[in-house]
Amino acid sequence: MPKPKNRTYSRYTQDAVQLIARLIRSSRVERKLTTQEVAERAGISRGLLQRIEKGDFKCGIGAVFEVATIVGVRLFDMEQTTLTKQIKRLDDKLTLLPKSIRKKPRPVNDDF
Amino acid sequence: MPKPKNRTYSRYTQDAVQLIARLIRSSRVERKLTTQEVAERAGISRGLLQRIEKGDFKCGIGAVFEVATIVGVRLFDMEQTTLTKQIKRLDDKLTLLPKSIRKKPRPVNDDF
DNA sequence: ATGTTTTGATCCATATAAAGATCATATAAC
DNA sequence: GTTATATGATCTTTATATGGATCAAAACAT
Repeated sequence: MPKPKNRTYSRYTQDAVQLIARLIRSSRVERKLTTQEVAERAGISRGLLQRIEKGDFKCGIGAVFEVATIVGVRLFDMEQTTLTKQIKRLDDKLTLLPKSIRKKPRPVNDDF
Repeated sequence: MPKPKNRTYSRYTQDAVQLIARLIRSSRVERKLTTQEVAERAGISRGLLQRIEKGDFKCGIGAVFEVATIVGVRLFDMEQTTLTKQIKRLDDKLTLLPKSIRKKPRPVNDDF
């Protein structure tokens, strides 16, 4: 990782991550679950849960979503079935779309 | 990190992550953006973008959301203002809720 | 007020996420 | 068909995310 990569995030990304963090925490507290308890159920450390509830950008998306699921926060409020269908639908759509993008714009031949 | 932590994810988490991945890829292709292009704009490597579009659970949530934003995928379809308000609302809610959870159930005194 | 538990903040050790380079293949444009 | 470029896969290196332990302060219950 040669370059320390000083990342920046758009305002929208920042807010979205923050919102998830708050949703998780308030949901956890409402359901009276301790950090310890949720961390165990999610299979992560208490420390990581703290970072997630603080809105740390570097936490793995899988861990964040798993915690969200455990405390009852749904990013997509659909039935499991619908969720699966959506995935399938996008897969089909993708088979139609081009497999790669071409950037070289054909030099417009407009002399005729 | 003593234990290699063989993580498991709930079905919902798996599907949610997969859905985001597909949404990102199809949106990118529809908008005719190359992986190179999007990676650069997001400030990440092409390799990471590939993992994101494949639905890798370990990718940082910040990176995933940033890419989503760039290709036009909104996890929360709200105005920026509303987004901020929601965060504020949850903050207020949290100040009311208890600061910590008590698990020790008072030993029910039902002998009377 | 006292006692107990949760939380938040550190610190350390290590597994690993991510960058960067490279190569082969697929695919689009001509 | 040919050519050029985008993609996918792999490898190496390095920064860092995470787990685990510990401690002090906060907050709840009695």
